[in-house]
Formats: sequence, structure tokens, C-alpha cells
Amino acid sequence: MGNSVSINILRQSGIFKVLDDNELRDLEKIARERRLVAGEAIFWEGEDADRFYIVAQGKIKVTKLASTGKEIILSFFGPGEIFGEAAVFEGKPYPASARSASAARLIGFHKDEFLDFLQQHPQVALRIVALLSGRLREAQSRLRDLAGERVEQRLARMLLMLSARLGSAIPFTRQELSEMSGTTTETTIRILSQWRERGLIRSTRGKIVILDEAKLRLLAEGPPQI
Amino acid sequence: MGNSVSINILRQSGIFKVLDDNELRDLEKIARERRLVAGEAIFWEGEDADRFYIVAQGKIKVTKLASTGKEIILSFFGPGEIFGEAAVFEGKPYPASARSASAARLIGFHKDEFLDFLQQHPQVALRIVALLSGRLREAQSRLRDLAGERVEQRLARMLLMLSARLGSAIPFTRQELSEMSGTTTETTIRILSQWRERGLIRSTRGKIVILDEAKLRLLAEGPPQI
DNA sequence: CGCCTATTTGAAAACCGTCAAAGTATGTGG
DNA sequence: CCACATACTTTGACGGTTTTCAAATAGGCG
Repeated sequence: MGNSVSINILRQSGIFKVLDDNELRDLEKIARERRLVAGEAIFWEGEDADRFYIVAQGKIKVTKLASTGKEIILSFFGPGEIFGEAAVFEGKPYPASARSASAARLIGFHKDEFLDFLQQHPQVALRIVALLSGRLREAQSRLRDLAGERVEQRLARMLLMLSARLGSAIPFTRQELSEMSGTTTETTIRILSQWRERGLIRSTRGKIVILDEAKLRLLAEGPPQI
Repeated sequence: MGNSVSINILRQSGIFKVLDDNELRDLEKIARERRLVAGEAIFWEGEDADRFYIVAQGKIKVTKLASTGKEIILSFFGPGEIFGEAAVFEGKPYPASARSASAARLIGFHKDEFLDFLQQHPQVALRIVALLSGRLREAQSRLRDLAGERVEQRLARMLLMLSARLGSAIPFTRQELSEMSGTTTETTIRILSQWRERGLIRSTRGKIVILDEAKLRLLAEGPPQI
């Protein structure tokens, strides 16, 4: 089942960087591969959290539903990134739903098996602590944005954050951007259209390219001072 | 310096429950006590994170500033609770500012000393993983609320969350509630006044008591269906 | 080519923030 | 113990940002 591929993905995943080849082979023994077509459910909010995953290929979307029926995107994950781990380590149900946003390949770890592994490799626990700390930092930054910034600033910050992670070509639709930024598709379109007219961005269906990062950064810092 | 007091606080702090008395005494050796009057700064956003704290007495407010100058309250911490730890474990500057909301007593741990301790007590690392996972869950729940719910729903959810943690008497001003919920003082007052007229809450200066939790829970789930 | 989804635009209204002013508890110092 | 300062609470009016609803256009995939 493509062992060598798995090991390479595990190696680049951040929390397993501290493991040597022997330890990685141990880890691989408890890894299970899973292939998904686009739009397939991985887990649902409220479901018992017995597994977490590392993305080997593709894009995964993690969402929560608001009482209005609005779907909020909490995060996207790409190759090498981990998701579902917090629920597993807290021993509570998944707090959000996950599904593939494209065809994808995942590496899954079962809770009990992984906790055993963790007992024998305490240095991995410290890497997980750092990972979760980073996630928390990002969540708090977004909380600040959602609670204190206007829509235009939120969108500018979201694009800048995405381009820092993914490069200047940002592979998201306006609907996805709006669900990440806590606004509506229409408002997102109106603002991005304006930015395109001003030469800040270029865009095709489902993809946005930042042309003038400096101006976008100014916008992100506050309303344009007349 | 009040050793026995410190040990009792450490014991009730969640992440140190797994330690026996000997280990707690080792931990106490690297603990430093700090006393604060109300409104004193503990650390500032952007400052190098070399310490984290456990609250022994009092109430601590952790905030972030929006570009508009609006102050957003990320969280409040009371006795037994830990704060500042994520930045320390990630090795990055504090992502938010902390100050006392009342007279307070803190127990501080220095980064390097604590990391040494952690090396020798790996089971604590797992407790920290669980703690951070819980924080992340809460942050994501609030992200959903801020991104997808209206102000009235957000306030209802905030009150319910606070009362679940603190009991039905909620010791916060309307300004604090608004800064936690991503709205303004005036809007918070208007909504709480309406709730008071309808008998959902009772309130004195700086304190709110939930009278009808069931109705509040209904409100939190969506706009009142006419 | 046709279907599905993404993008676009417009108009109206709702929600909420902003600004201004006044009233009311709390505690401090004289 | 009272007066005063301070911070919290309250109310009203207004306006702006953003959502909502509706309908049309356009791009990509089978």
C-alpha cells in the first residue's frame, strides 16, 4: 500500500520531523491510507473522535454550521497538514465537520494506537503542543478580525494570510472566501471587483492572484483614509 | 513565600493533576509568585514570551487590539487557570496582552526552567495537549458565532457559556460582554434591557443573573420565530 | 452543446454602529 | 458622613455598512 510514499508525507508533516527512520517505520505500521473523491465526508461535527488525519494529497475543508444554516469554514488543509487531532487528544466529539474539497488521499491514525505510540515517543508530544499553540494563535487572530474589523479589512487579511501560506495564486472561490471571512458571497464579489478595478488583484473562476500586496496590506490595516 | 498555598493552587490547575506530592514540590521550586493590583499589565501583545502564568487569586483579562482601536477580549481567567502558555510553547511573541481585572496573585513559570521540568515529566505534556485542544475547540466555537450569528444570538451564547463556567451570577459589565462578543456597549445594553423586561435576566452594576435559562437557550439557537 | 456552478449587478431593507446626552451606582477623600 | 469624581448604565436619533432577495451573465466540464 505505497509505504514509501506514506513515510515521505509523514516526514514533512512537522510533528514527525523529530523522528528517525526507524521510528517513522513504527509509525507507519499504525497508519491507514484512505482515498477520497471530491466532496466526500471525512467526519461530522458531533461524531465520536476516534481518528485524526494527515493530508497526503488534495485539499480538505473543515466547517461548522451556524444556527442560520450558514456554513462557516474554519480551515483548509493541504499536503503535510494535520486535522482532527484536537478532538482526539481532548477525548471529545469532533467540534466541526471535514470533507474533501478535491480528490484527496489521507493518512489516518487511530486514537488508541496513536496514544500508545505517543507514550513511547514523548518528543512528539512537544511537537503537538507547538502545533496546537500555533493553531490557537491563528484562531485568536481571526477572532480579533471577526470581532473588530470591517468586511473589507477581514477579506484583505484573509487573502494576505492565504497568500503567505499558499503563494500568490490563491485557489479559492468567492463563496469559499466569504465563508472563511464571515460575510456573504455578494459582498465578497463587490469588494473583490472593486479591488480588481483598482489593479490590486487579478482573478479567474476559483482563483485569485494578488498583484499589489503593498496596497492590500494598507487596506488590511484600516479603512482607506480618504 | 506561602509554599503550601502555591502547591494547592498548582494541584487544582488541571495540567498538574497528574503529579504526586514530590513532583509538585519540584515544580514549586521553579514557581515565582507575583502580586498585582487591579488593572496592572502582565504582558503586552508582541512582547517576547518567556513566562506563562497560573492564576492563584483574582481575574485576568486577555485582549487584542483591532485596527480601529477597539479592544477585543479573547478570554478571562480565574483561579486555577493557565494563560500565556501557548506563546511560550510555540516560541513566538505573545499574540495578545494580559492585565489584571481585579487585584490578583499569579504563579509564574519561566520558559527554560519549565521546559526542563517538562522533559522529566512527559505526562504533563499530554495534559497540556488536552488543555490546548480544549482552548482550540472553544476558539472555533466562538469563530463560528462571530462569523455566522447575529448579535443577539452571540450575546445569548456568551452568557450561557459564562454561566456554565462561572455559575448563574455572571460578574461582567456590559462593556466587557460587548468586547467579548464583538459588538458595542450600547447594543449590548439595548439587548440586555429587553431581556430584563422579558424576565430572562436580572442585573446590577457589573453583574448579570440568568433567570430563565431555557428561554435564553432558545434565543441562542436562532431569531425568535415571531 | 448543455448543464452546473461561479460570478455579477441592482435595489431595498435590516441590523447595528456611532454620536450625543443624561441618569445612576460605587467608592474615595475630606 | 457627605460631596464629588469615576465608571457603568441608559435612551434616542441617525446613518452607514452589510445582508437579503432577485435575476442575469459567463465559464468549464462531461
